[in-house]
Amino acid sequence: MEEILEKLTDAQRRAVTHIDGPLLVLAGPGSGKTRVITYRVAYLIAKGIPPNRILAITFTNKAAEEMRRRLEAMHLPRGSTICTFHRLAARLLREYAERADLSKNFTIYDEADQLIAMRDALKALELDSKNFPSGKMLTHISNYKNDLVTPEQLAQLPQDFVGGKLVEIYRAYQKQLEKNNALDFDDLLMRLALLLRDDTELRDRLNERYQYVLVDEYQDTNHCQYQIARGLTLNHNNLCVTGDPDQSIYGWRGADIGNILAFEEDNPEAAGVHLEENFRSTPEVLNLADSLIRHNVQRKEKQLFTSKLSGAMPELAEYEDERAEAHGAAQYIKEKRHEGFEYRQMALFYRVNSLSRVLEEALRRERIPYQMVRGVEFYQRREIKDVLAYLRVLVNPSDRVSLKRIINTPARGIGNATVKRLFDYSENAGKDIWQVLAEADRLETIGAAAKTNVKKLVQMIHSWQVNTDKPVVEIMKMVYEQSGLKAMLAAEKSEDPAANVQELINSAVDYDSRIEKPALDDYLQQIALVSDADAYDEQAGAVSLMTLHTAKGLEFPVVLIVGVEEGLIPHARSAENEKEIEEERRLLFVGITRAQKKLCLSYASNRTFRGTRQATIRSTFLRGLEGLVFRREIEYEPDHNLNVADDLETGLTGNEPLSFIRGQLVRHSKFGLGRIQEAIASRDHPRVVVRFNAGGQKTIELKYAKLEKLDE
DNA sequence: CGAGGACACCTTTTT
DNA sequence: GGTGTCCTCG
Ligand SMILES: Nc1ncnc2c1ncn2[C@@H]1O[C@H](COP(=O)(O)OP(=O)(O)OP(=O)(O)O)[C@@H](O)[C@H]1O
Repeated sequence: MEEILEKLTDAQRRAVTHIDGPLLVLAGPGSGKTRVITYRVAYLIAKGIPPNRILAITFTNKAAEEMRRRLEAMHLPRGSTICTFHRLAARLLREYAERADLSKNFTIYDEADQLIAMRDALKALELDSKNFPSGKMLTHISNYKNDLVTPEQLAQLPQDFVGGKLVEIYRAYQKQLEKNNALDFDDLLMRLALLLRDDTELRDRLNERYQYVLVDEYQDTNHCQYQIARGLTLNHNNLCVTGDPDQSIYGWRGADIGNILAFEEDNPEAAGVHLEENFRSTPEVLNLADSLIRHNVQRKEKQLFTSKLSGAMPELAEYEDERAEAHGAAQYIKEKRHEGFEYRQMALFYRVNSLSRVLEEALRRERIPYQMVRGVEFYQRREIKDVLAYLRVLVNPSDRVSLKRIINTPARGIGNATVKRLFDYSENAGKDIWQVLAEADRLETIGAAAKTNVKKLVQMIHSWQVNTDKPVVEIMKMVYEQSGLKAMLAAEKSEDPAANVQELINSAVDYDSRIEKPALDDYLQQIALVSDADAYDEQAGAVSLMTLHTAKGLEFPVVLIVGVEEGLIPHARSAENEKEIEEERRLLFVGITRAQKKLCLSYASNRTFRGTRQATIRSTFLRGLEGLVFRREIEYEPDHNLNVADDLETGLTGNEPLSFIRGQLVRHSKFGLGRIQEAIASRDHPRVVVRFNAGGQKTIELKYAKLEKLDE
């Protein structure tokens, strides 16, 4: 117990030792909020509270894992529930499926599945996907769900034409999910919140089970999540939340700083603790961060000091374009490596994922090891989704989205026309799709070959279904091999897909050994809820690349933030109003405050975006930043106007690009006079970028276009 | 039936 | 640069 409290400041200790009643910890970055949550759990256990009566909610699975690891290091008994809101919801909804009016084997739909379900819903309503784009519809519905608005409630509200349609779409979409025995991410939260609201007996029981509830990163909870936290603690009010309003970056998915106000209103007796010492960053980094966040009008000022020693000034670097920026980032990393930092201590952040590509290329070129912190991406790959779709069908035969995916993957002679006929028939006759498949023999519209193929598939699936209580790996391997997927991937040109499936199989081995009661349905639900940050491996010995959003909660001695430009941060699509811009500013704030020692921001004067190169403007956020110094002259390669494309592995054989130097006056047959901006040597596509006098900048393929060099 | 090509459309951030 | 959709051809 002493040991626990020893490592805390007075303020932290006050928060940790506060046992009963609501507690609100509001504090700036690096002040130890997460530590308070972890130590508070430890303290409660040390005080004799049974571990399984404690529930701690984290923002990512990775954070949960980390917290569990720390508690274990303190040699405390295990058994506390530490997970994300989504994981908790999935678990409780499974446990209390009947009361929630669900079947236990529900599938959790990811974004791609949701899109398909939405398209099906729109088709059923005979709505044109042009006027009602699926993605946008899903965003609206997601917002409603996060606010706990059901289709019925929505219908009560006065609606214009589009609004009225939205009610219908919301209903139809839910009907699709229901038919598939599926829940989307928001459903998980909403169903649990509603269950806690309506089923008072269960609520009491869960209040009993979770005597103490703690929520980290509270500033990014949405209404629905708050209702869950509140519902779980209604009887005892032992709810402790920590957060930083300046780090709220998920407003776009319903997170509401208003929840902090709600917490105070709902718990007027709540104790409040402020933590004012930052244990992470140098004063230089903190000053910079403060000079940025000060510009937000809608905010309460907070004190934050550090006793860390003064360090290097944060730097700002300007580059000609994104390639130069990526190269500069690689140089910066090498420089820090020389100064003695390890690769794993460095991170590169960007606003949008698309910026990572050029960075990866540069790092590869410089042989710098890196890891992409993007856990979800893996599970979105075609070959992975294929394998998982088979497993999903085994667990939840109603999942037609998955069934449609696998019915002819690999191709087994059940073509699109057949599939459509089968599903249409099931729809129109009101018969279960499996019944239709079983009776396909008798359907006149189905070709003879297709009939046998359907029969074979159904038999195969049945043969697997009796085996679903085996370890997950075994089922996975069996399905992968017997379905023909393995053969299909083996025949492909690229070996990556097969290797990816192998990785999936390995992760299943890991799952089977890690979990007490491994089960296929549980495995699938776990996988559906991975977060991007989960891919972060602190031991990897590699530089970490991730979005600013993913960086939340992490810390690195060396941090680089690239693309600090108008349109990127603040993002063009988040610049509608001051509120959005303030969130963008917070996002940059989060990025900056991840840095412990060294920080470098950069921007490129030109950036190629969807194929066209455009001049950029540096971010307005850079204005009024204090204590940022220009990075000293960037060492360009001697031939800095020569970029090397990927396909060029050996020496330069192409004659053309090299003969063009920057600033050379040229004439193009169609676009007229212009000047070379950049020359790109490449085996297959030697090209130059020309800024034409008539306006505009174009990339000219030297293979196809004749450029005439002119003397001045 | 199915493979492959042409074309449009969208890519901000994520559980 | 990816993906869904429509078309053609074998
Ligand atoms: N009392 C303390 N003594 C020494 N180090 C501490 C103390 N409290 C926190 N730290 C360290 O400070 C760093 C930041 O702590 P933590 O991640 O808990 O802060 P946070 O407030 O959750 O940060 P953020 O909100 O920026 O994610 C961690 O490395 C942590 O170990």
